[in-house]
Amino acid sequence: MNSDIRVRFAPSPTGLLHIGGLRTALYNYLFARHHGGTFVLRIEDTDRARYVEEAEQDILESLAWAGLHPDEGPAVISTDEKTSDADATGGEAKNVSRIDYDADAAKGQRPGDTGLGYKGTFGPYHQSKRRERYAAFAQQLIDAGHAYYAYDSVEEIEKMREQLRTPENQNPKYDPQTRMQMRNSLTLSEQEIQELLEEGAEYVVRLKVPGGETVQFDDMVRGSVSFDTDGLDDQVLLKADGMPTYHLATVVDDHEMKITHVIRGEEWLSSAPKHILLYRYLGWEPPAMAHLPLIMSPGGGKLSKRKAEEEGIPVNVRDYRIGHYERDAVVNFLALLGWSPGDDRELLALEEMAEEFTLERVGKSGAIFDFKKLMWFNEHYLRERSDDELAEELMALISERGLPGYDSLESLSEAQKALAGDRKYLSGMVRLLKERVSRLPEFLESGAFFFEAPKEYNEKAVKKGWKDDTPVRITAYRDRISGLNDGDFRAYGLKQILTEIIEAEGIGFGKLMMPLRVAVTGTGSGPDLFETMELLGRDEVVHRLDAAIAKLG
RNA sequence: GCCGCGUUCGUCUAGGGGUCUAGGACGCCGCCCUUUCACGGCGGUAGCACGGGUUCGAAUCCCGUACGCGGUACCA
Repeated sequence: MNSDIRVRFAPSPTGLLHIGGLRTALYNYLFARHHGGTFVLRIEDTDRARYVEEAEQDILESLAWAGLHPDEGPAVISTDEKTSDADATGGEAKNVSRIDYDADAAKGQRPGDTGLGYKGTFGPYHQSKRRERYAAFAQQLIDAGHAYYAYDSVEEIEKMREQLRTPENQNPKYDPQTRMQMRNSLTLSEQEIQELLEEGAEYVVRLKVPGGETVQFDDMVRGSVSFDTDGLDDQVLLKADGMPTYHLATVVDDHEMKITHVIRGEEWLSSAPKHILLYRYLGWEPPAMAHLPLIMSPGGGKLSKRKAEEEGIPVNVRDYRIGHYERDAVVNFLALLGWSPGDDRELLALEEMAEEFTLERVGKSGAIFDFKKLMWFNEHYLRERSDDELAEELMALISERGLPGYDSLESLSEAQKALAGDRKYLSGMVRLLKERVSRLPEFLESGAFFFEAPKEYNEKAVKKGWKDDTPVRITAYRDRISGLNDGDFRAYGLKQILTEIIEAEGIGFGKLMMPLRVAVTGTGSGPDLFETMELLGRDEVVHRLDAAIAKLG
């Protein structure tokens, strides 16, 4: 299946990729895949002041992590093993033949480019590299009388706003009503303009919005939407620094890149009519538009960095990467935040989602980010993975960060290093802990006792289970198991021995079980104790029992 | 303030005039399983914002109100 459908994800490199941005990217990706179209990545770096050096790299890495590989756009710089096999859509092969290196990018002129290539033939995919185009179209608009030069300083504009501000009009606009009082090419004489130019005065180019018109368009999510042009302002098209604003740049690029469907967040709905006007004045056919509902914070309002942090919700995709969240879980969860396949299915692979995805099934109202549900997805996908695979990832995690309480691999003891490098041991640990952790790093926290004898014992568990006669019984158990051969130190046998002791003593199972658990793991809860002891091994278990008796008396 | 968009269980949603005494999932509660904690299984709790219409019949269509959200920059 193939089609001319082209969509784009066009983030601004003003910060780390936001989780909401990832959802927008995801919906674009799914739409493209569903229709056999093309998914374009474009970097909207027209704001010099807010440019963040590391942002673009983060965007590329985050998309790669999520498995949303653009068909066109700046090339991904580094992909680790996990992300390189992440593309299950088969889009990769198609792209290779299309790689078309952008000359400018190869020179590495801008920070953030680092000499990267681009793939795709509609580049460059950085707006900062397309300045001449915007200027040319701005000029075209001026020539046609749909735009004009404005020389007002920000102070002058602010002054106008203050003077005109009333309770009914709290935010006066630069618009058909006010523009004739301002300093622009509509109000100044030829000579005055000439003088300003000679002085080298700064200017912007503004869109001349018509008065008394209604701009109507059909949004693929919302249906018919209409705005009165009287509510629009004379949007700045070209800024004083020569850079275009979002509005001009996005319209020009979407047209030049042959974007057929603009799928973006609802925060853009209000500016859509300006874009429609621009398409009209430029003589272009506007693309279909779809404005997605916003992702909301549990406390209300758009999920912002601040709000999210207050709620304990990671907001940057990088946080999810670093936190070793399951990417399938994050993607699945995000997909369902505003979209549903129409039936009761909740667990969907990327390919399934692509198959089912349509904009008709996207909801209209904002969706609150439910972190608990995300964790449910995370647990699900975590448990779907094999013990060996998870063990492998844990091994990498440990060599990268050490263990909880230790800040690096170097700070670990030789014994710990040996365990951390033992695939079989790690895999066994994963098997025992898999059902009780939510995220990969938690294996190391919940399973701390697999790397180290307990330094302290959980107070509540001790109080509850460690009685005066406990040491005697633990000792009895210890003596029985210490005599076992390595090959006999197995869960089944260990349980047998315990059963024999409690029967001989005429006590309940838990009477010995609880203190034993405390002695071995330091806690009152956890995975099957006998399996745990088997994995730890005879010497270690005996050692721990001795230590517990010594410490707890 | 103005403009725009929205409103089904606490949350994500199914539902597009009768099949809805509104279905699923997360959460929460209970029971079962069980050496603990979990996993799992079973069951339960809980919702069509409100008011008018239209219609034989409305969660579904229309209008209004309320509430929420977005926009209102030489930011995207």
